[in-house]
Amino acid sequence: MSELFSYDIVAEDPKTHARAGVFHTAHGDIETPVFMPVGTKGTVKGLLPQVVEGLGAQIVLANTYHLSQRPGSDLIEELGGLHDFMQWHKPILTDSGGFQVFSHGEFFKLSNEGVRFRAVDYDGSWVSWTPEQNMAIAQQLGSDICMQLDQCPGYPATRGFVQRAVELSSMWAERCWKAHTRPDQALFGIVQGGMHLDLRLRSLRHLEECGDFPGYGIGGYSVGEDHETMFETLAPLAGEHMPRNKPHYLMGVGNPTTLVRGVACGVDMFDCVLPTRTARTGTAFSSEGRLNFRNARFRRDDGPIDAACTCPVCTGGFTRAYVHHLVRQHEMLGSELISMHNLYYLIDLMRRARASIIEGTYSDFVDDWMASPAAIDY
RNA sequence: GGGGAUGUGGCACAGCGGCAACUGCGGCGGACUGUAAAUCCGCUCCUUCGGGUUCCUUGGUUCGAGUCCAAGCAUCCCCA
Repeated sequence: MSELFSYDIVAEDPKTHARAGVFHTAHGDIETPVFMPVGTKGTVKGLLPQVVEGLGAQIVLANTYHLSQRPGSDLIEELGGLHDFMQWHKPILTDSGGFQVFSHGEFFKLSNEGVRFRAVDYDGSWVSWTPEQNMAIAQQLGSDICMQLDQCPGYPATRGFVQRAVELSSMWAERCWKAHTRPDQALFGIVQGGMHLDLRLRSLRHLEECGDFPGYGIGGYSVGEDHETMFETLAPLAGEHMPRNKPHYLMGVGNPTTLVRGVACGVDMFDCVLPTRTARTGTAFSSEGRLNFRNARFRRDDGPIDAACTCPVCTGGFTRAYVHHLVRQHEMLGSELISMHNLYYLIDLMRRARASIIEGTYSDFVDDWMASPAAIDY
């Protein structure tokens, strides 16, 4: 029942592909569907770990690439691993850094061995990675879930380019699978294939052939395509073709409406920088849609960020006028309060989705959501 | 009373003969999706979009003046 890295399906919605489950890791169980806050450099920006936990976060992300640059995986290993280093004792998922490499445009070179790229966000020096080296770093960090090294094509991209990315990612998946030995860490494969269902299925097939991955990432979405384009292939992929007994992790997504719809497609895990990044620039999710707290209309607004929200900020007496003031004055607390609110918003959304799936009423949940003002902006 | 300095768009500060006028702040709005992001991008004199009216004021020099000259007004500093 609670074997490490097993995924137990608790309930399935009768009318959609939504599932509620539990994924077991060395640092505790993860109840799905779940939203995972992003803490790239070993911190969810601006928030203490206990605050993140208090918001209901079950797992956070960190990034292999960034942490290998600074402060270095050797150092983190020496200091007892990433959990101790960042004082987060629940599960951690590390992304490989493949996304970073390929989102840096012209600053990378592929070879049979691996990838060579410039650490443009640090000192600009060239870094070489093989899938084996990438796994070695992830294992030093000691995350509970690590992602294979993959190639994430952008959008638009030619079919040929996407196909080559699938082939390379498949090859790397196999090498990652063979190189990965840490027993208390789960390695997830990543399905690529852009907006082509046949390539997606081919990618999935390759992964299933090369190893028994305990979970699957779905990469290469939310890279510039519109939402409907994504759902055209995501829905059949996650809903019908991906193995039922493994978690389906839609990487880098996203906004509240996409989460609600993604769950209906059979997605179990999400991560996104959107709640924390937009928070730092003054934008809050709300039941009224997105709110930009730099706007003058909040100057005298003595209500909470979202009257329908039960987060510590909205129930803590902090007014829109105060948040507006903090944001305008570039006070750190403004970023922090909205980050808390936004993270809670998505975490709680998934918690409510889960309850609804267990009740067997998720299709109503989706309908209600889509009819609400909260769905408008996305 | 004597000497020196300065007056530019909401504020601060550029500009040294071709200017609707640099830059910063402020103001208004937008973006943000496996974080190169407490960041980035617009707009910010009036306009019937042709143009119009500007750089303390008034004269003057010049094809042309925010920029040069004169006077006035105002402000600041130093010495009495």
